Amino acid sequence: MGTREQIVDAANRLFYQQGFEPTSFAAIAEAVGISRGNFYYHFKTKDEILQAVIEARLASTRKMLVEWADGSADPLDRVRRFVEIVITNRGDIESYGCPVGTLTNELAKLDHPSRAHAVGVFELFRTWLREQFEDLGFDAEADDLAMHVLAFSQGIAALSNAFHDSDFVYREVARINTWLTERLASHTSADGAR
Amino acid sequence: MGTREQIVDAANRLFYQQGFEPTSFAAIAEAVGISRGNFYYHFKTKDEILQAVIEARLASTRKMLVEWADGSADPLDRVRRFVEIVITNRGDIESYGCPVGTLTNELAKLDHPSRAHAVGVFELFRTWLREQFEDLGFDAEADDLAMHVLAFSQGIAALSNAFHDSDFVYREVARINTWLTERLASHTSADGAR
DNA sequence: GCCAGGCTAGGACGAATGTCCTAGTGTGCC
DNA sequence: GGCACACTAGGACATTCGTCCTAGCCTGGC
Repeated sequence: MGTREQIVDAANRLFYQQGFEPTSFAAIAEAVGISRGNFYYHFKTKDEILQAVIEARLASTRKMLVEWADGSADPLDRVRRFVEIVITNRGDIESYGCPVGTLTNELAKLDHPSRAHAVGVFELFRTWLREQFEDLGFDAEADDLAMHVLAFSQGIAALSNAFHDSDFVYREVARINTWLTERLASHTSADGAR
Repeated sequence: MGTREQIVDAANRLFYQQGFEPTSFAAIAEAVGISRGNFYYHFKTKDEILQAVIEARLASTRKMLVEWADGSADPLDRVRRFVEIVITNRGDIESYGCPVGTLTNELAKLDHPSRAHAVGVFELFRTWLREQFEDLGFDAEADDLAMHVLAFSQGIAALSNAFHDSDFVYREVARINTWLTERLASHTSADGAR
């Protein structure tokens, strides 16, 4: 892995664990094991690193969503796969929260130009989830449902991070899965009644 | 209002709008209109201000919850009163997110000693909500429901902040209100069936 | 074998940070 | 009137920040 990739990788991790603002050039350089001078050769400003990190997150998210789509033919299973990330990543979420939500909020508070760029990760999830609901037969409602599932995950992340409670995460996942089943059942029955 | 109160007030606002770490002593002093030297007379360290701000938030939250409790005799109305804050404060939430969630997460990332103190505000809401559900006849489930409502508000705040979408907030509030009604109806009917 | 150029190291720069000190002002009590 | 003390102003301090410069290394092409 080249130096540039190592820098982006370390910055990605540190931005998540410590936040963007509190993470210094020196901290990233030290994490990679290079000098600050070398650092400057690859990235001229801190904002450049941020953009590269966001770009990397966009790319890895796109890749993940494609894999999820390939992993199951059932759109409902795909949505459930998304829901599960709060369980899969519960350790990190308890320690640092959701990588997407916490970064976008920090950039919002900093009034940072790259805020909109960071929101792009949310948009990927939103669009992907909407497509799943569309595949399940929803039209105008699909985006609303996508946003609800997204909001669910953000709520879990925030409280899991605050209370360090894994049981709560499992309970809420069970709740949303029940909701998904019911929601789909009422939709298909309404569809059949047409 | 004394100087100390003005400092806490300005710090409270700036910590919310800019975050704790990026807000400097100088910025707070300038907002109040005093010198940094004067500042030091009232607060020796930045952590002291943070503690005072958290203390102020705890106090104002307690006061608000008592007022809500006094404002309505119906526990369900009280819960709805809580749910409404995402509408009442939607402007600030769109710009800066939830004051409680964003601070606790920032302190978590900073591994700050006051993190647990800040979580206290969440605990106030959680306890208060649990009591409302207990008044509605729930026992062991009351805390779970309280956490769900809390998670709902956090999810809304995160996405409202990311997408700047007021309509989404209204839709989700309608959704949770429907859920509350149904949840209560199924509970009382089950209760009557005992 | 050597030379060009991608890459690296280490330090310098001004600005800003949290912290601290000291001199001074005002007001209330004797 | 004078003294004590709560309060204020302004600057000094070391450190760290993002940024930038320059000197050197190392490898590939001729």
